[in-house]
Amino acid sequence: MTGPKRVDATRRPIPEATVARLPLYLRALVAIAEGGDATVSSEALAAAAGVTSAKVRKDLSYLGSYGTRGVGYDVWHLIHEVREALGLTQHWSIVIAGIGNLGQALAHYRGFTERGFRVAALVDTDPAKQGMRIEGLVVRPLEDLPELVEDAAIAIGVIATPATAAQSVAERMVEAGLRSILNFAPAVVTVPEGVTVRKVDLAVELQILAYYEQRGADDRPSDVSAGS
Amino acid sequence: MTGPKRVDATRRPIPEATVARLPLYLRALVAIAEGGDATVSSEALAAAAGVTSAKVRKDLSYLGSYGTRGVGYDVWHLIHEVREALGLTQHWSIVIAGIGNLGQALAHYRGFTERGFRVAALVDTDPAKQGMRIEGLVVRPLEDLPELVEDAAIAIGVIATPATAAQSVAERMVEAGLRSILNFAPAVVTVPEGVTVRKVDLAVELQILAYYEQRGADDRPSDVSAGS
DNA sequence: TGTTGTGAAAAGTTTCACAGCT
DNA sequence: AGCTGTGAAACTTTTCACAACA
Repeated sequence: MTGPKRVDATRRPIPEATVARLPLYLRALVAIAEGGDATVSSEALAAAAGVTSAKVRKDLSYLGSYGTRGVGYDVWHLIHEVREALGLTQHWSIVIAGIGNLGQALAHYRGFTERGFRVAALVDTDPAKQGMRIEGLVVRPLEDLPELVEDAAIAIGVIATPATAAQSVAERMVEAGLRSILNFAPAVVTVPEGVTVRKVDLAVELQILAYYEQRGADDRPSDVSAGS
Repeated sequence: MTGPKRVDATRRPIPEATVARLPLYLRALVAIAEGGDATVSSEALAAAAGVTSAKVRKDLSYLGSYGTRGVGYDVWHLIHEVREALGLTQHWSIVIAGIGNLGQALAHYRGFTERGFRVAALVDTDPAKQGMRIEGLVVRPLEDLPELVEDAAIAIGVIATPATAAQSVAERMVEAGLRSILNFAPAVVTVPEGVTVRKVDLAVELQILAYYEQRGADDRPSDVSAGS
């Protein structure tokens, strides 16, 4: 089969809204751990993650009861639990399709590596791009995808192509055995049951901001994040 | 004051979830218009935008009643209404702070221009970056922000710095008069009332995908988009 | 006839507030 | 005394289903 083994598919599911916040808690917890604190209250974690303390407590309760009343949460233990819940105890390999501006920036992005993802392959249909070396990786033709996925145990595909290519690239990814896709192309991609697509459209983010900018300060929600 | 005039702050507010989808409808509508169709049903628009038809109808009803029963929506009229609701009848100028990998990719990104945003300035604290020319723009020191915002009527700031710099850059942006910020840095930024921050953390998106990948096909929501 | 627009029901999410435990 | 964990209430969002109407 494809990619690393899937573990722990037995826990009861965590609400989507909570799943989308767990990475924020993880980021905050790592910063807190680096600051040297051994325990943290829901209040302090909430401040560090940019949410409310009630949310933190409710969200963490879905993982189990890992806090101590009167004291707070053990930072390292909680980091472990959150990483486990998110499936980050293993490292994941990703392939980036479309080595234009954005694809190249993603290939160079240190943040992925720092947080446990390995950019294991780069593909592009354009022969002019093929053979390019980025961060020690050679850009390969899209046709090589099945082989690359197999050899590097890749589990996640990232689409950074123009909109017109997105659907066909997604289909190739699914054929190659990928079940999780992050789509940066400004296009809807349709995939079979059992495949998860998450989409990020940079211009859409600006358009949403434009709405609140245009409306002025009236009903402005001060934090309009990206989630679910 | 700062940036283009704010118009139409008088309409009743549109639900956040709807605001986050309007750009998707706009994208789909433009594609449909290019395909030559003059009218579109909620069903067809839903398919093109990757949502359900009930959502389309409910969402569009917040803008007013622009459809014709038995027929559908006039594509061009609807494009106009959606653009107006989002405040996209005017063009918006943006400044990108942090000209590393991601900042450079964003500066080159054609998608912004195509959808009505103008990258009007680039800033970085690093003297080695200052003076660089990208797409005809010279990278300026962060200190020049107030002047740049004023001169180019910039309304939106984009943070593409490392996490450590994000908060201080956000503060400079607010001081310079910006009220809308898109934050790509993996850090929480705190801003005063009346300022809107929207955050996109690329590694967080992968972490969310990792959760669903790890869980396997059980409760996998096939579309887990980024929104609100 | 075909499709919108929308009340009403259902589902999901957030907030409240406090009992329960350390 | 302090902070978690959680039912219950409030709110938001989605879905349903159908009357209204071109």
